[in-house]
Amino acid sequence: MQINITQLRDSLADKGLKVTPQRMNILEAIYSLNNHPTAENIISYVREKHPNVATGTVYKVLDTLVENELIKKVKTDSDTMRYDGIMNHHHHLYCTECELIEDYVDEDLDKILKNYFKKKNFSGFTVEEVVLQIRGKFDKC
Amino acid sequence: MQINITQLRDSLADKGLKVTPQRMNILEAIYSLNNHPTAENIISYVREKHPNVATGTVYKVLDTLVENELIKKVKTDSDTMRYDGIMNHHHHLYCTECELIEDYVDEDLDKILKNYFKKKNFSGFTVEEVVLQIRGKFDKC
DNA sequence: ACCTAAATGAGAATAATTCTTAATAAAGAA
DNA sequence: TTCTTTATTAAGAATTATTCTCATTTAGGT
Repeated sequence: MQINITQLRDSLADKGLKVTPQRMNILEAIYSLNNHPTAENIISYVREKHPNVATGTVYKVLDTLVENELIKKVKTDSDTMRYDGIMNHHHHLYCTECELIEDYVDEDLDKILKNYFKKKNFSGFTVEEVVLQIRGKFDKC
Repeated sequence: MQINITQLRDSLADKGLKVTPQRMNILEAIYSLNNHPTAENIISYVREKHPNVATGTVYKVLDTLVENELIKKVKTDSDTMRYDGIMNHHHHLYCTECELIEDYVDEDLDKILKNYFKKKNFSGFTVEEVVLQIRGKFDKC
């Protein structure tokens, strides 16, 4: 990731959030850990350098970051929540064999979907966002 | 739901599963409770008539039913798993205001997506199923 | 009716997350 | 810079959803 300290700091400040070391570390962890880390993954990473960060703090900070649209939550079939630092609209590839979740960006597809739903015009429901869960198998699995 | 006892019994037997009252009750609960009940919802429903069904049994039966493709798990953004008795391929409308998840069946859309992904031909990944999470707002909310 | 493997009940155990409270620290004001 | 206010954090207890263990029961074939 080519995110630097100043950018992290600004992304917090721009949302009117206090810039604390914990928040900085957690943001950095999410950008450094590739592929949708769990809270657990993030806690381990942060504790390598800052062993006394409390579990509750990490969860609280993650919630705050999600609320302020600095990161996203990703739900999986298992029971643990995972987090995603990429805020551009994207879909997810779920492998049925392994735990890997890969991001999938496809603007053409998004255009097609947007058109489709515009034409469709649900009665009683306004579409805001469409995210695809693409299930399948990586060849290597 | 227009599912009768005999149909429930057969759906279990066809999969080679023993037909137990617990399994029958749980299946019936899922079909009767509209809109993607949680395990909790199912437990309450079943216990109205059969107060001594164990929590663990319900979870075990739900797993068995999912494994045998008699029901599906539905992922939500919150931390509780929900279940779905409709096995035809379908998508979900998620309301950002309320807890309701509505099924959405659209064969035209499925055709479009199928074609799109056939042409696209990911390298290194074989698509098996595409499910849309359609987020938005019901007008009534 | 009998046998055997599979299913269940009861409740303890675990895992992930949330809550509580006192102590600490960030950011603006003086 | 120092002070003040208020949000944030550490620590660990509490909660919630789910899984596990094991003794007992039961479905379904014989």
